[in-house]
Amino acid sequence: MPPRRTSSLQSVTLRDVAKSSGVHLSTASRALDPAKRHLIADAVVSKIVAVADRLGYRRDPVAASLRTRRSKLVGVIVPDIANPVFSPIIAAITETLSAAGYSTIVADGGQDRKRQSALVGELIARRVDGLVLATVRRDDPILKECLNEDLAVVLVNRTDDSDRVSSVVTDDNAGMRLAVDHLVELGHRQIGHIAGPAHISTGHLRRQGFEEAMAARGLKYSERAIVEAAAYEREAGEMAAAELLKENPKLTAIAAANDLLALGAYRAIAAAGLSCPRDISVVGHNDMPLADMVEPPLTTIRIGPREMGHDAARLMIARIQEPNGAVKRVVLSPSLVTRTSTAAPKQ
Amino acid sequence: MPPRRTSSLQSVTLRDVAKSSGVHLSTASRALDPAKRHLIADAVVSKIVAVADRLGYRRDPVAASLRTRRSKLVGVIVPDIANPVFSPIIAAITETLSAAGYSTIVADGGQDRKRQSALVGELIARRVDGLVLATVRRDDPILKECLNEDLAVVLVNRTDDSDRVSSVVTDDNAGMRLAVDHLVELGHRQIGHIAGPAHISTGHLRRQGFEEAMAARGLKYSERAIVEAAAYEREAGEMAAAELLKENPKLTAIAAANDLLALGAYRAIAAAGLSCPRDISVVGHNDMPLADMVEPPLTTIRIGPREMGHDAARLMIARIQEPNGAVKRVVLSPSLVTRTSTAAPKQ
DNA sequence: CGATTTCCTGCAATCGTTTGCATATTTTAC
DNA sequence: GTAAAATATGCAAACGATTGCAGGAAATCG
Repeated sequence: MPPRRTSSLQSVTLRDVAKSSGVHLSTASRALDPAKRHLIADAVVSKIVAVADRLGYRRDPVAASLRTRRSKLVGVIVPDIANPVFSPIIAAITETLSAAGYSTIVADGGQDRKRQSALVGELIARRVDGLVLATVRRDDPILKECLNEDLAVVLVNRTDDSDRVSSVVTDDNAGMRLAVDHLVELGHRQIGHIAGPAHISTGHLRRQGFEEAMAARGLKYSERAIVEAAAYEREAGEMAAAELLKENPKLTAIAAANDLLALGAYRAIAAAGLSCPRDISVVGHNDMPLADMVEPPLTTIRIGPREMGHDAARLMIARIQEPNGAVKRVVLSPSLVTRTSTAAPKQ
Repeated sequence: MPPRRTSSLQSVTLRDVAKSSGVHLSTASRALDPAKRHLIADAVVSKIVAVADRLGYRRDPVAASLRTRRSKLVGVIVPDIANPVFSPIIAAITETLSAAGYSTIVADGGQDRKRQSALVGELIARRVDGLVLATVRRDDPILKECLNEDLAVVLVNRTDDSDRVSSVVTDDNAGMRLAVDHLVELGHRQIGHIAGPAHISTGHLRRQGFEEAMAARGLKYSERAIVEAAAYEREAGEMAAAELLKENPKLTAIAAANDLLALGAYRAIAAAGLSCPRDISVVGHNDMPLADMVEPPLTTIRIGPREMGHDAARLMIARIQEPNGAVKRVVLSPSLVTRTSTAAPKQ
């Protein structure tokens, strides 16, 4: 087995394999492609395979990609890599995808639309086979861009209003109802809601869930019992909660659209000289990492991020393999996890 | 301006640009490459550029990559994407890299060496221009693999024992001294250490820092005052702390090699019927996201993850551009952030 | 004004695969 | 035993860029 080159142990190409096996390039190519292998006689296949791994051949994905226009690469765009909520989702996506032979390239989309758009363009240029978006707004121009280029798209965690594309989300509406029901059962009647941004599906649906749950319980609430936070951030939550407390003196509980918002509420409550859960109960949403370690440990709604990621990856693979299949929307059931940020109202 | 194809708005290639500008392919290529542009007459350049963006030309990175053997792609391997400590580092790396025209592909290396090795192989096959590793052990075979393939490597947060490759870390030793000094100044004398895994540089150096700081203060400590956690995880921290408390009844403070370990210690302390900081002070390390929101808010050592990421990216870019430049090791200064998990020992 | 040098631009090979088509070769059918 | 069908392989053209080399035009020089 003569080493191919005196230089470093770089690139043994298909040509080398073919030459060493005494067959044509194209035959080697086919023998090495599981999907084409049946075209070649078994004996020849096994010889080529043997030679290939004796030589340590590895297919060059770049060259292959140039020819086939697909890359075995999928892009994942999140609004904020540093946000712990997305970590397990990303992890699960890459896991499942990599098991199927895909590499993922995750990018931080940020808030800026132009940057997002540029990002998408760049990923498309790199021939990603698909894009999973965790950033999407309810009516998102980026999404149209993607669809114009007709590449596989799946939405995760957040969805858009049209039904043009596959997605996996939790039942946000139901999740919030769970939260409100929990509070009501503890005895709360004066409940406030820190809503997420209305242009994001989670914000919209959770608010809706809040309203429905209150109505179903026959509870009245004023307009001022709902304050929309500017963003899913702690500071925004703090501001919203402060306003809630000021405008609704009799409030005994707050249902927040998100854990970070809930943590912001903790601050506002302390700043108002109150205490959670003694004066105000708080329930969050998402059960993000460390939600159990804050003080008080946060009662929240678990959305199963890993399952979400796995499903998203599966949907993506399906879509890549069958670009014109039906769009699928999987919605997972959320569950309540009770910790100590909620308690019966005092009295 | 005739649209090139009746089909979708896909790929206008260099050929199209050349044809439309009435020049040769190669001329167009040069005109569009900032580094070669000077070879072409200014008038021609501007015509070509004009045509290029009238047609909406975008260079195909795949084709370019095939020819040039470089990809404008860099890989980032972390031990655990879901670990919040790495989030800001990753975010900072991608930011800086993307500003320089590089895309990043983030992969979760996990614990398994074979999987890591396969991952590296795959990234190399994809022609990444460089790899930043946050996973590395003090003596890591993966690293050798990378160096054999001679691609640019930079280590972040953790480093290896040899000086073969550029890295950016914090002064882990100094960080731990900061922590111990803080405890000593509060009046603690009986201090325990939850060490990180010894095969990781941070674990090793922080332990060393602990020992040096204690010695410098003239404090004695028994062997049993240091217990090594099996991994940087909460459960491991809990077990280690439990042992520490059992073996050292007079302990009044614990310096943990990492925030997650510190949080584990919280549990062990509560389980022992003690309270932090009243009975036992705890100081963590890293100041990871939400360290301020746990109870009690964690006194810890800030390592400047964003700066670390930025520097790593810069080092990477430098290395790619000058593969044989000197290896650089930047070490950042940690700082103490005081919260309420530390207090003077009760008498 | 002829000889050099400098400046531009074109030619064509190359990067490593994949794949439609054509050409053996073998098998099956009649 | 021959025609038809099936099977196995080779041929060569892509995919879309980059770049060493060479040659023509223009500029510089003596």
